[in-house]
Amino acid sequence: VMILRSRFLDARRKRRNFSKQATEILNEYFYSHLSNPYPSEEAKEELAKKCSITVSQVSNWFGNKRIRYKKNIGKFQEEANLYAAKTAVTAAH
Amino acid sequence: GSEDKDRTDQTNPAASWLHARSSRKKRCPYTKYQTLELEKEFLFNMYLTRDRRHEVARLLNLSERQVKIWFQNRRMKMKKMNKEQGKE
DNA sequence: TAACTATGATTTACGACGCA
DNA sequence: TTGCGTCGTAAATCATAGTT
Repeated sequence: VMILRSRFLDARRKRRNFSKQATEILNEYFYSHLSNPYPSEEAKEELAKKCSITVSQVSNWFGNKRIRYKKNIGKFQEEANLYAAKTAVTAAH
Repeated sequence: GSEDKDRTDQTNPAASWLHARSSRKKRCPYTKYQTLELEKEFLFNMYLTRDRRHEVARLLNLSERQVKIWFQNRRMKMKKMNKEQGKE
């Protein structure tokens, strides 16, 4: 029983990278809320829908993003500028 | 004293989102044996009695606090799994 | 194709807050 | 007041996908 259980559990560790589009949407949210990148439950649900992923996956993504960003801000500088510019253009129209 | 920290935030737009997690016990992965025994116990009952918790902690060389928290986390995991299963 | 890196998921450990 | 419950998260680690 335990073996079957653990086998079932391990199977979920198979993963696929998110689509380019989904990553784009998540990053847009992250960088436009950089002062407080903690989406509410409602915001998570909306992001999940837009990205065609689950709410849990959205939570995982933000958890990973926050810690990895904080760990090495320099590495994400270029990406940050890119999305900052993008949202600036969007906001202007 | 705190000016050095503030300077970092200056360079990078407000990345001061809390949790400076100081003085927290570093995460220590449990052994295969510990995890397996905890899973067996969980299968028997999802909630521990005081005595059982003490016994399990002794047997696995974990603190009672660690065992308590393991069960709390395990219940959350189960809840999450049930939610996902129910949707498919 | 064997390293190496990026990335999504899971595992420990708490803080915040609820309830008995 | 103590003490264990859930919820959301940090941080480390795991395991595989993607890259060089």
